[in-house]
Amino acid sequence: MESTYNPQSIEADVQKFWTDNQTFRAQEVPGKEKFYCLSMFPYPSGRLHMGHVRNYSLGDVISRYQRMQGKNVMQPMGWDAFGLPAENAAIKNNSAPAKWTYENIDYMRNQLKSLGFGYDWHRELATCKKDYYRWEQWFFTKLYEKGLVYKKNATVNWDPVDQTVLANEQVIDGRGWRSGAIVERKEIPQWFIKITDYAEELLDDLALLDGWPEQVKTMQRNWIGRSEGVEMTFQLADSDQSFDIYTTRPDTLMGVTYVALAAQHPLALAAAENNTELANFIKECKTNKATEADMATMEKKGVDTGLTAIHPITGKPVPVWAANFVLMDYGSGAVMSVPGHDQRDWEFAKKYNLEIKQVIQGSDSDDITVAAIVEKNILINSGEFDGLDFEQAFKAISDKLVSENKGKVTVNYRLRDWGVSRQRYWGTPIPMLKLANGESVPVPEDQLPVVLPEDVIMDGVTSPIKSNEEWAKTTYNGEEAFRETDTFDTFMESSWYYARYCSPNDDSQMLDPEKANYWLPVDQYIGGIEHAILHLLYARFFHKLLRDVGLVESSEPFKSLLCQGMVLADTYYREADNGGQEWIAPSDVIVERNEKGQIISAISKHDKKPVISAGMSKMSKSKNNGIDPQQVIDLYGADTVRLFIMFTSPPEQTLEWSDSGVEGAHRFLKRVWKLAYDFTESGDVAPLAEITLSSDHKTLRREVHKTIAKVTDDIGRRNTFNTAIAAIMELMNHLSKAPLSTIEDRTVMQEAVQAVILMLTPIAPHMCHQLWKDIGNNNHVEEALWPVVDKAALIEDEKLIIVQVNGKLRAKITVAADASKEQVESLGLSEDNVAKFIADKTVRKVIYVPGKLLNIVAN
RNA sequence: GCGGAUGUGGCGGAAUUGGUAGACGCGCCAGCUUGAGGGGCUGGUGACUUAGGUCGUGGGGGUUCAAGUCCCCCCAUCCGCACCA
Repeated sequence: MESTYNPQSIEADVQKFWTDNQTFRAQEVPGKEKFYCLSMFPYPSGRLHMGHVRNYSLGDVISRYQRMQGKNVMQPMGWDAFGLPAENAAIKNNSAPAKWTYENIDYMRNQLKSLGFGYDWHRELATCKKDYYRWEQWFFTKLYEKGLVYKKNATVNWDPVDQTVLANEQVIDGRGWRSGAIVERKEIPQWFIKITDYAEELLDDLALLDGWPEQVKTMQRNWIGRSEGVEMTFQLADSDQSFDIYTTRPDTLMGVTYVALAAQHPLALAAAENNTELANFIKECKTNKATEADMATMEKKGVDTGLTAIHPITGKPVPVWAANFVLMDYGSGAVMSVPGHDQRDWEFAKKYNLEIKQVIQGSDSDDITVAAIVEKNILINSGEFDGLDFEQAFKAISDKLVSENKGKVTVNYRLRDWGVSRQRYWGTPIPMLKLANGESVPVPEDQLPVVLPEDVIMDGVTSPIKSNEEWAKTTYNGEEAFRETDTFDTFMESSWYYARYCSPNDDSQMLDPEKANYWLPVDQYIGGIEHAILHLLYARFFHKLLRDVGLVESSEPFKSLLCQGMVLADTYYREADNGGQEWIAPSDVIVERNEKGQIISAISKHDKKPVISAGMSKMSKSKNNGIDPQQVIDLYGADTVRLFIMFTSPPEQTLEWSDSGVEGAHRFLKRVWKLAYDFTESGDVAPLAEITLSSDHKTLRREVHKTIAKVTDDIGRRNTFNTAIAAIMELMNHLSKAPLSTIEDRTVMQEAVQAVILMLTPIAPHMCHQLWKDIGNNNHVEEALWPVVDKAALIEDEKLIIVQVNGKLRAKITVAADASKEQVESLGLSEDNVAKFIADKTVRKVIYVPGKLLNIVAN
């Protein structure tokens, strides 16, 4: 074998071996345990970034580990290929989104291959191809037939200059990113899918997801937001009109001192016709951004509509206000306000001098003139309901409303139906037709797919399928009809791709149920925490829809979930002449340290002048701190990059890029190579059973098998790859000091070297493929199984006991593994340093944790 | 604002069930090696110290024989908030 590690040539050869042998092609094998490992597919933005490399390294390590457990592993890869950046790039480059997308896919596919990921490339898919999205269109028409699709008006960000709809990220400080015009809220008709019909199941089935992080389940639970409350009707005074509100605190109903309507509420709009102040307020509200965060943090404002509502129980008049924090899209667009017991209502009431009435008892420190009392407690000032607690009041008040036909008890969800319409070009055309009579119908099955033209020119403002009037024209039953020119939210494509991978080339159906049921659910899903709510909720929803159409049998798509953290890098800048910041790439900076290793200065490589360190932040173009994976691969090889990424942080935490850390990872691989090389050069070995081992040999074997046990647990159960690698490094530190002179030395070393190579195979698969061959194995490492712990090798005859006095470490003693508490105690007490600390004290208690610790309590 | 997380040496992190805080790696320090490519090897490295020890896991309090770990309060940073993916 070669005496030095040369990753570049090894990696190219091994990758060719995998391709030639179709090593990672996955097929259904009845009776063999399957393992479907899925990493979130990338948006083909141009080049892989470190976040991708981290995500896919995790997936590949898990896949290869499971393969070594003897499982039938499927690991596919594809492209989340529709989306806004393609349109922007097309405008910038005077090209078409399709061309840009396909070129990016070709480049990035090669990058993935150069990282050595074991994907089954026969299953590759791209969501922008009609072979894929045709089935999404078909499925949508099925959902329409099932009554799960409807159209309603919904708010969008409207750029009045460009006459176009903007995404939230295209609205910067309330203005359109290109035109600079103040963005307005506009209501337009859009398609919705009734995810709320599945709210209860989506919530309940979280209990089935043992393999999901608790935090993600909690976030989904909160997002779905189940609440039990009362829906009631408020009548307007001197009118036959009314409006509904929903509350989870009916116990505070007697404390209602006003009600608030959304600015867009029909009653508010009607009242504005002869109320200029109100009309102006409604106009002003149109320029508010519609996001929940903006809604919650903006200054609460309102205007009296002049209307009066009748309190449903007391019959007394309450003023009706219009308020900017009530959303028409949420619930009924109206809320009852109890300033005494809701902080937001309290602040609003203070600001506009509205009555604040206390109807719930507070504690001694509570003062209604200082803040709302939000805790649940006994009712006061509530007439017939005085003295009731929350539950009793909930029941009494709701019973009364029900009996008078003014309300009902309901379960409500925060979750809203999924608006899937987008006013953009680069997406799946929504398969609906508009007939001459204004009616909407789904595109008939024999006319699917509705194909998105790819050879287009982007003018930067209007979608090409909207500006080309001919595109929409079609016929329905011989009559003229117009196609929908909106496209789907790209979350639609990413909601079912995991299922399509099971039969990616089937052109007769969306999924092949037999194959889908073999592979699904996904055993391990890996992706960014930023998808914890939306993507994962939509995919779970889609899976239930697929089930209810009869395409899959399971109820949940992803059995286990791993959410990896972001990748950060150092950021440096200089004050630019214009007062802004000029960001300097970390690769152009030299850092100087003092003798404690602390950073004392940072200078530019080019002009040797100081730069300012801004700490670690997420790799991004704007901070100029992205590290191109390709450059690192070219320098050290893919195995080093993979090792560094897996070693340097646990998967869920942020990962801080460090050039010297990468060098350290490379150094470790070189040491493994050298150990294997020294072993192959050292001489003969014998079968382990036929030799007699010294106590040093036994100790070394114990280290080897303890490491196998730890690494197996760390990778297989804990997903803590960093500690698994640390354990292998620790073992390597022992092995590189072990002798190779006798046949016994070499026999023990052979077992150790084999174990190290096998344990590193999922992480550094190229190097391990080569080493496995070089140390004399006849099979390929891809066929090898994970090493097995020899329990006999783990047995220890002595244990180290920590001796504490009053919880403080005073001695360490070694005792026989089967020593009794009394023996350990007397040994511990006889230690000089222990005796010293209890000399003038009385021993009150001795605590013994068998095999670990002795704590002597004395005073 | 709401929801979720994180905080441990100079740095990344380890400590899995309440039981030796700092494994492993980086950096730094010292020594050895004519050392051919982003060198190799050996040792040291939390702070303070009267060299016995004492202190030390974002801050403050508590429970316990024993707390990084459990409980309460506070601070800072990060992620998500429905049209970025």
